[in-house]
Amino acid sequence: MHAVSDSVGSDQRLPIYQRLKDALAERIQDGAWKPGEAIPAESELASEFGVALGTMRKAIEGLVQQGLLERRQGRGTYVRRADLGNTLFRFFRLTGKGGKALAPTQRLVGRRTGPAGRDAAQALGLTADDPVLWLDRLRLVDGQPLVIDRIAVPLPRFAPLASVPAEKFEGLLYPLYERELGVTVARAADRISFGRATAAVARSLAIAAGDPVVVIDRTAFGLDGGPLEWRRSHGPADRFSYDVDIR
Amino acid sequence: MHAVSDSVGSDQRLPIYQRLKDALAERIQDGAWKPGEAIPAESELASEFGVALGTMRKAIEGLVQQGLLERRQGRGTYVRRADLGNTLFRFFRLTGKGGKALAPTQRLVGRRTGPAGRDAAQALGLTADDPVLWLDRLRLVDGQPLVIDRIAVPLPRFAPLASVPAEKFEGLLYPLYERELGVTVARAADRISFGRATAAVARSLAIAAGDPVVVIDRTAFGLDGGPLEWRRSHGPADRFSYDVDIR
DNA sequence: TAGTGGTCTAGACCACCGA
DNA sequence: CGGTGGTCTAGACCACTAC
Repeated sequence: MHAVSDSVGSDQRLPIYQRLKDALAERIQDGAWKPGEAIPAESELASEFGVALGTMRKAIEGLVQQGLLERRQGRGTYVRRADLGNTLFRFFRLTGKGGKALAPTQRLVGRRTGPAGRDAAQALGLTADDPVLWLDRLRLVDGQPLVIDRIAVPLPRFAPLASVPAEKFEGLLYPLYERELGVTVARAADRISFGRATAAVARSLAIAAGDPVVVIDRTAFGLDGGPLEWRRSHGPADRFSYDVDIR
Repeated sequence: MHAVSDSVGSDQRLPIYQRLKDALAERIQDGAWKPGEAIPAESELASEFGVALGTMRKAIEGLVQQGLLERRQGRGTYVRRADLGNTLFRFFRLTGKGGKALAPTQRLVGRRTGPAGRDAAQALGLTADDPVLWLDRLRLVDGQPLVIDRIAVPLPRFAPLASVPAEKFEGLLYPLYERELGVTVARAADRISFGRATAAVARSLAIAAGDPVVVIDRTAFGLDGGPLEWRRSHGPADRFSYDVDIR
């Protein structure tokens, strides 16, 4: 049993449940509790930290709210497996003719190392000269190109990806990061704007240069809140659609 | 004192705090508690409903989470004044040259009654022939047209707006609904897509017909969850920018 | 100083789940 | 059946706000 007051890094003036949240979150970030796994029972944690059950519940409740944990009635509390879903379904109209099933696929069409450049550097907290691994990925629906991604990941850390066989990129990318590097994406920030297709983008998407395209800039963050990946995605503007619910 | 079990419309099998939430929400919808006003103290409500303080707190907590209430430490709990903000700032880049202050204004440029038509009817739960009040509103920034809104509100209910002087539309619309009709907008759902400017839209926005535009369809809902207003907004695509945070 | 919401405790019983 | 989270109670003290 180690009382909460033992926690070193925490400000003693903070409420106990806040310090508990920090302590629990730390165990997830450290990998002591892995995504998909169950954490100890509330009662066990409460006595371990020397607090009342209700206080521990409030701490866990907060982490559930933040999306780090997931409760399952009668079974336990689990570390949430980040599932940021598929950008395709999030941002594009994917209604097949007559409600046919759609088959989204993705293919690695380019991979090289180089300097980060201004945008990626700013998002990743690097300087423009720092080396990153650039991935070009094409996403298709029903065999038609729909989105072209240009992805930057910082190089010391993501170096193993440079030698991963291209076929392994045919699934989703974030699970790949987790399998190959043990890196977990917890959050992402997207910025949607609008532009015209450059020659290169037009070639990838099989449209004409200058055609309207939607531009989605995304920065993905890890469990510790630090940036992991930056990407700029282009897709045909006329197939774009996004729903927002306000308050 | 009236016990929770007295509540008629609620399913007795539901947890007490859920039924409390319903009961409190009803008071807001009925106008017994008005936006901006403080509700009775937690302790008072707890004894009124014959439940423990913690249970009442959990109910209130839920309504705060849903955005219906707002707690202010040491002062009280207040009915939240819906502030859906300004679409201009939500969806458009509004950076003045050299960080100059921007002056968004809005002007009513059209008002007539007519049939709802397919889109508005579907959003408002009407049939296409039902009469609605159509409002055309132009929003400008620094004197430049930025967004043109075409707004539909159901006619029996919003009839008084037909005779409100045009100058009164120079402020925000939702507060106007509240002042003139006692109607509160609690929530809105937006759908963003891209298209090309029609001749009419192009004329309003001082751009060329066929130029790329962003199309924002919005349905606004009242405190009871029913649809109140439907609008379709157009703005120049190249000035559009929207940020999304995922998980 | 009085009243509000914010935190915390220590218990109780219930509903759900898997073995 | 035993263990888990879900609900509920009845207190206590603290921190903030207004007067």
